[in-house]
Amino acid sequence: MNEPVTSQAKPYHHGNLADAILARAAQIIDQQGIEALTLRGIARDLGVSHSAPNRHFRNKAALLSALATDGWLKAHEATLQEAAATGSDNPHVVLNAMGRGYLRWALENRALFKAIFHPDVSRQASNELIEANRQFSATVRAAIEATQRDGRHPEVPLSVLTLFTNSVPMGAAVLLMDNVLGEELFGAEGQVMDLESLITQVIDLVVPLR
Amino acid sequence: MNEPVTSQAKPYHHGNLADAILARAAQIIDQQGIEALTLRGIARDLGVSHSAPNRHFRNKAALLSALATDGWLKAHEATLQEAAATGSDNPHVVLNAMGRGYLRWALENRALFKAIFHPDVSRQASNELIEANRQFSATVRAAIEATQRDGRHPEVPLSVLTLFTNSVPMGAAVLLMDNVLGEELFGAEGQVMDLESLITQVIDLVVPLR
DNA sequence: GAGTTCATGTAGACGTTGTCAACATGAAAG
DNA sequence: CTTTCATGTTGACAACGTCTACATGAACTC
Repeated sequence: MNEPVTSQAKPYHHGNLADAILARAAQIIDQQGIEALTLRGIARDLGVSHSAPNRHFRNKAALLSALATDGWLKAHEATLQEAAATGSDNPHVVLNAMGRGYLRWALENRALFKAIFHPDVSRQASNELIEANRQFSATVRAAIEATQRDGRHPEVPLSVLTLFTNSVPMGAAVLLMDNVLGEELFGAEGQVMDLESLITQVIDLVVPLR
Repeated sequence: MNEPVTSQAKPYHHGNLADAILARAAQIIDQQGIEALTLRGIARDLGVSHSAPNRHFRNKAALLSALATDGWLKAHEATLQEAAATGSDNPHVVLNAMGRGYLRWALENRALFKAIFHPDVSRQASNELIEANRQFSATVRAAIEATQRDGRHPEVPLSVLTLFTNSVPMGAAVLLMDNVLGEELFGAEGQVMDLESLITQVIDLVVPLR
């Protein structure tokens, strides 16, 4: 319209709108909370029309689902990487590292973590999401199984041990993220505890190294 | 209007609309998920005008906040009651029972539990909500402290032990509720495990009785 | 008992959102 | 060069949360 032709008019096509939407969505969740996430808001922020996002995501739940799928993949990566970094094949050392990797990842990637456990997501999960979740769970389960063969709670059914082992990093992430425990947690001893130290110690309680 | 005068016309005032709204809200969360909760929908279901709920709750977040507050109170009750039922003053027995009471309560009161951890709630918490949460946390913390004095992980900072102990029932509730672990959990041994037994065993791992 | 008060409910409006259908654009394929 | 088709736009619609002005009637006052 009244744009100077000489200046670079923004192109009709965005280039990589889908990824830009995902990135902006994660940013909004981090900064303003997941409840502040709107498709139209994202579109505004990216300078596209209000219904452009619909070309890339069937609906809002599909966007969250894509974030969650990405989240499971990244969590899987972070978990495996931390395990590999130990250079050990001791099942207890490996699983311990995985727990740390997962918990640290969750605290450093709040948006994706929140997407994973958002009610809209679990209700109608896409096949990709289910598959990503399944792969993560399978990896963790195998590692848990190995610790049990290595002498960890041999008397307990594997399903119970799995639930227990998953609950700690997952629950700790939620409790820390939402600050549910409040002052009950930090400053209890009169001083703020180092986060990395907190992670290490809480994981050591689930998967002791000896 | 065209209502027969003889039949009992519904009264202008509802009687106890606030409680009815809370009850219907919990029902909707249980049956259709928290994302299906709308103020107008509740009003329709209760046969009142679309903005009647606003007389009782400043906004939608306030309704969720009221549910969450109720949730903390009920969770506190359930926890204390299970502890009292043991008739024991052994700190380990007491805390173990509290964990069971909390986890069972969460699984039996999904709506309130989900309200507690809903993002809209934690973001702008009312004073009552914070107080209810604080009281629950204080009770649990005291019980945890007692177990530590009784010899449970004496080398670990209390804040770490608190995080660990809270994480398990809380995380287990989320994982079981959303079925995140999928078939990884149930049917692993080729048979579905009794839920009550699962609860007992997973809590025994956090707070062993000896 | 008549009049007043005020919590409670209603009616209507407004801006925002998610989603759909019809149309526009331009990069890539032929 | 023409056609195709993924990608983006425009306009519309219903539903939602929330606000304001108004209606009702239970409870209190005199």
